[in-house]
Amino acid sequence: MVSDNNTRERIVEAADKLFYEQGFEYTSFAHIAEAVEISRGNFYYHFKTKDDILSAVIERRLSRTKVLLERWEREGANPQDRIQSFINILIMNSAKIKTFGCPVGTLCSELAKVDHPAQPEANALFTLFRKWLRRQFANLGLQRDADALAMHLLVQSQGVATLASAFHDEKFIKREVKRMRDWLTETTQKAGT
Amino acid sequence: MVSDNNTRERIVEAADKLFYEQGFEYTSFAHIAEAVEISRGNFYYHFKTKDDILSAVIERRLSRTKVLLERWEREGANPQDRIQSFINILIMNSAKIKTFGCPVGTLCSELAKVDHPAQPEANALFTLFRKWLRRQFANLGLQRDADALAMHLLVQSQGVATLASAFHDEKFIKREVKRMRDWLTETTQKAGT
DNA sequence: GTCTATACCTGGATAGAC
DNA sequence: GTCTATCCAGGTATAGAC
Repeated sequence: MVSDNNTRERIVEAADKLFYEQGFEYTSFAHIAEAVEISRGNFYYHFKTKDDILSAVIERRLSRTKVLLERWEREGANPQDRIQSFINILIMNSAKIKTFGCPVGTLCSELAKVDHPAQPEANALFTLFRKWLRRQFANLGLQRDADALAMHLLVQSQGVATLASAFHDEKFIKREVKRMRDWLTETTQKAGT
Repeated sequence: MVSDNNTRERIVEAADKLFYEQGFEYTSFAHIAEAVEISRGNFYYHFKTKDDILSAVIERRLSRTKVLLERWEREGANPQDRIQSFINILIMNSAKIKTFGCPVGTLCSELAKVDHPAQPEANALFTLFRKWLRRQFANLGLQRDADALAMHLLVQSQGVATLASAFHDEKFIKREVKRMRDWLTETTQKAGT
């Protein structure tokens, strides 16, 4: 059949979803094979090891994140607006977050525990958001604290995701997001002087 | 031999450590057996299944946490002081946190993903802190927001732990803890009026 | 490129000697 | 109580037919 590496993409897509929803360790080839509806053997034509799939999954997430950040950059009227877009993902994805947590945070946590070689690749996901947020805060006139502010927002979103998934509580996300928005408005006003 | 269920305790202790440092899924009986220096077979005299060990580990953590909270209650001069004790664990345990994350948060995350039956038991750890913090805020005269403030502190600590372990950055913990302390002072002052 | 068959290992768990 | 021996399911990975 004319494969045009479509299967490869389908494998990565399914693995992405399963690694998020079940964790990397827990997810087996059998799980992925079933989702893609291919045999376990076929797998190894596309990937040599499970770690190779992980790398491909992270690659995929990185490139998709870049696209997302570029969209926010284009569509936001100003830095404050753009930072709002970031905060909003907690609401947009609240259903999945309350069940599985944050895809970035939970992956990095899992990899940190087993000291997995793919840690730097996964952390690059955080760095993507960090740098993007930092630039937004800098454009707001807050150059000096830009990085600390960016990290602070990441802290909030990670904490919210962790607790929301522990308690399986979506309303809690809403409440904490409101607090984050207030914090942003406050921070922006200080910058306006 | 006069076993006086010492071995059982040693198993739970070793499992506690390994579940924290490697994750529950990843940790095998072989790992624990090696740490305790007993044979794999002996295990099943003390525990029927791996999930039973998990339950015992959570029990252990719950009772130790209670002791800790009681100590903070006794030793703190006032509610603000006691809440400070909570914030301080991030500093006290920063070395472990930067490597393995928060023992409570990472366990709950892992169990949430696989929808493990022990989730409620593990979440009770969060609830222990939540209720204790809530009482402190209430005693500060902030009855109305006490729960939200307690959750907000949990959010901070979870976020800090997640990012610290992703970036393996201890200094970052120090910076965010300072921010938390400032927040607490600010919040306390508002209550003082 | 995809399949089936299979090798090999490690996981959790059991039986029974001591 | 602790051990050794062993079972069986499931994991990753390979070989080779189609």
